[in-house]
Amino acid sequence: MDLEKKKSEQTRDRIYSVAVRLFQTEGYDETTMRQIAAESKTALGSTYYHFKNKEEIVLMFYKQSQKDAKTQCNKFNESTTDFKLRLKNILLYRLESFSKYKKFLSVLARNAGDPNHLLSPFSRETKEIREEAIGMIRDSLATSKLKLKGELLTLLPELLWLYQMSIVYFWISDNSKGSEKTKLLISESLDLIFKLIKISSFPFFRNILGPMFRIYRVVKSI
Amino acid sequence: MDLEKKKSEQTRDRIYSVAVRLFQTEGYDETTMRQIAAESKTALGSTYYHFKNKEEIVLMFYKQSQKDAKTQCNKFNESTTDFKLRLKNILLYRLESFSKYKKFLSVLARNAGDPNHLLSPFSRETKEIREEAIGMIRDSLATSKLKLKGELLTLLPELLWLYQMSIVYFWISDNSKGSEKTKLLISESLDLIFKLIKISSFPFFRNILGPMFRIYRVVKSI
DNA sequence: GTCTATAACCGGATAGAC
DNA sequence: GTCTATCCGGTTATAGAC
Repeated sequence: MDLEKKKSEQTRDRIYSVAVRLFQTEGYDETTMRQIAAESKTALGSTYYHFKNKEEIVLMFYKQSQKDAKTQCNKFNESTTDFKLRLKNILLYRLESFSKYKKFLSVLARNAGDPNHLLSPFSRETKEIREEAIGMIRDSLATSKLKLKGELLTLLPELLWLYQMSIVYFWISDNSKGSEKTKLLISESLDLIFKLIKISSFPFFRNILGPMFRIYRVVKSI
Repeated sequence: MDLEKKKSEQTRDRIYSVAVRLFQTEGYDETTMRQIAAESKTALGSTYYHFKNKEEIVLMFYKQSQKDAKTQCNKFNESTTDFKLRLKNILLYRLESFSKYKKFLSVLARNAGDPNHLLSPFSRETKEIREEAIGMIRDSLATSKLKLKGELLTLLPELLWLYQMSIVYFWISDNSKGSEKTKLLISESLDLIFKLIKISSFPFFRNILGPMFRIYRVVKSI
């Protein structure tokens, strides 16, 4: 039974690697299920036995990415308790590990905005991955030397996850050499974020932060 | 020749009305081109002669909406020079005129985030419509009694267009009765926006607004 | 439970005759 | 401009082998 299971997993993995390679080299739309089946020496029916549909192959890619990110993040966090550095590491590692799959990911980005789409980062199907990613940021913050309290402490991790998604999304369309524009965006925006965090406790800022949180809660409530 | 042209336009209009009706009643995905062809008493090939593809029918819907919005906006602006009221009118009219097509629009929203998609509000194909919509806001601001200067005056219209898109997008997923959540969001966010505009000229705010504008320019540059 | 082979369905899109 | 026939690829169905 264990051997049986292994065999099945091998087939699944074989289909998966072939698919991801083809997605990147040929393009996601251009890669047909028939082609994936052929190149992984599996019958079309078999491919559908292992993956409910084409998109589920991509879901496996997401899961794998998040798993890798977590491992790397934990390791990096041992090196510093500076939250800004930790956050920057999370961003840069994401981009670095995605860089091989840019073509592929740019096609997937088209579904980002639709919470009902399987592959959207806001979908029910990606909820687990999303929560892991947010949790990773939350841990990085909690064990850092940056001490926050109140609503900001609660909401910041998910806001920063949103921020991270925006950076990835920007990067996907960024064709500047060496992704220099993305790097500029990251450094400028990180500076701004930490400046805002710093002044967020100032009294005159409560008049602004309060309404902002209220709006965010309304948005989240749907 | 003129009669010939009219005939063609009639066919096009017939296909269009049938399509939009079906999109709303049956759903966009559920409505097939074959069905549109059949119900408008046109052959499938003919339908494709008038509309390059299914999405181009939707593009016509966008154009029509923006045209209506402009007419209504111009009329409303005669009644007041208060920019906040004018902006609120733009938002509310959009939602009111869209309310009939909510089901249909919710499916379209899935492509919102992909600038390469024909139907995205950020696409090349929708550029003309987008610029009309921004121009409408720009005019409403320029002829209002709110006097701004510098970068804020230049950028505010497109930022508010983005804001408007977010509201529409939120509304699409808002199933609260009477869209009360959207209305709450609008009033809260409008208050915040105008509060921010007011304090934007304060000296301590330049330290924040400057970086924000810089970031926005980087984002726009891709 | 894992896999193959093959045919068929469905709907967007196109070709080409009239 | 209009029509019919056809392609194409995601997906499903079926029947059977190990």
